[in-house]
Amino acid sequence: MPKIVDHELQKAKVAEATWRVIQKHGIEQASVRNIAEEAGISVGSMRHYFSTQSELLSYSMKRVSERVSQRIYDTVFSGDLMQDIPSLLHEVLPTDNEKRLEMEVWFSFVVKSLSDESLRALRHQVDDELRSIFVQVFNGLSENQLLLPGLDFAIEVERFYAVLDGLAIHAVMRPERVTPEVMIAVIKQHLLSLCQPNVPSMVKKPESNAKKEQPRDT
Amino acid sequence: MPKIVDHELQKAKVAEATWRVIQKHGIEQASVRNIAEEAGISVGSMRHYFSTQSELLSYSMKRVSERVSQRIYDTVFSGDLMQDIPSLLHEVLPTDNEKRLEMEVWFSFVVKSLSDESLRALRHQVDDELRSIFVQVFNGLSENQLLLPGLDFAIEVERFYAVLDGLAIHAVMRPERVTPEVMIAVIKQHLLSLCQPNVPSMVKKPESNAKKEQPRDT
DNA sequence: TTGTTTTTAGAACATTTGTATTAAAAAGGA
DNA sequence: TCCTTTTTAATACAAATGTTCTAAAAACAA
Repeated sequence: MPKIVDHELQKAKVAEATWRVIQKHGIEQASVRNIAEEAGISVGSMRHYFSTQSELLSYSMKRVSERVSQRIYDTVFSGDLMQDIPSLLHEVLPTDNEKRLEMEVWFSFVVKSLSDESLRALRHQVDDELRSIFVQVFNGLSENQLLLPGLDFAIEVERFYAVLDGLAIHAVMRPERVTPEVMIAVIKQHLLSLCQPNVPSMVKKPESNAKKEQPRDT
Repeated sequence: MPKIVDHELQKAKVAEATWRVIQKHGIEQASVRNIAEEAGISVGSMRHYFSTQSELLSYSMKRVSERVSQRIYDTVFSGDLMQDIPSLLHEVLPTDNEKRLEMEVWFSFVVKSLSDESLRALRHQVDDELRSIFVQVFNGLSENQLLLPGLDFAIEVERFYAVLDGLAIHAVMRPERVTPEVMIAVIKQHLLSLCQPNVPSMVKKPESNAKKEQPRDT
């Protein structure tokens, strides 16, 4: 009998409109009216999907985190850690416009979560998930006996994680300087610096011209 | 003839009230009324020092950056780079409550600057200054022949700078995990990893009990 | 004390905010 | 076609916003 509308689809549409408003005008301008206008619907209509503004913002933040999680999940692995770790982190870092938009919006939510209790839990959860990646990274490196001896795992996890988020912030703030190439180079250099020399899958000093790895022709 | 009031002192008082409002309730709540109330003056009075809200926020942001600059300037150096570099970064990182308050406020301004043109220049300036510290760090390490050979300066500057800001973010977000001790340990480990082994002023594996360096009595 | 100027306080303004309410429009089953 | 329910749109309202304006208060010089 009733008009059938895909609720989840509408909510997603509104969430993405929220992202655009935040990116263009800041989270201070993320009012229900501005978001409704950006989404192309009326405020009364939007209220059928989000009964309060707080709900709307929480959902929009959650959608950002889900997009990141999805990207991590979709990453395909080769089995070679020295290649897979940069690939994975490439998916988390703002290495293209879409991911940079997400990152800008994410930082807006993160800062807001410092004074907004309703956003704090999600921030902590994402933080924990991201950090656990590095725990797994070191477990993997350790199991494959790639790591330099004598490293303090707890400290190294924090250090690698700090490199990631520091790069992310700098890429958002200074995209012209911290390009995708710079980010990947930093990640690879950091990874290399943690490992024993002469790891087979990674050449320590590649010649600057040829880019192809393992140039063994048949 | 007139009532004499120290303008700069009043402006500073208002700026600090702005910080407190931002830290307690978020930058969205940094309205002229809320700030005036926090500063203990009326909005009409505040208007004698800041004719617009934009001016007020710009000034408050500038004051934060000046506090950080001052701390950098005040740092006393021993002449031993392996000791001075951590000391310097200790002054930039949120290693106590006062600095953490500043950092939270700074991040609020930084995120706002993404969509507020009037704050962008200052953000870029501070970013340049902070980054230049690491250029100097590598110049210093290089001149003293402490660096490992074959390092790519441009990449290493970005990497060390990323460690700093990543730590700062994580300390603000998770102070219970990223404590001052963790931050300093990460910084020292990063510095050590860049340097040749057996640097005289830093012991690679200090015994866990004795903390005093160079225990030469008399 | 008197006079002059700055500082202060508070009210006033139009605009924007989140939320509530109301009625019209839409869509599918009878 | 008509009926039922959801979805949509528009208005209404109190509260908060940035800014302006006016007059009182304060402080120093005469």
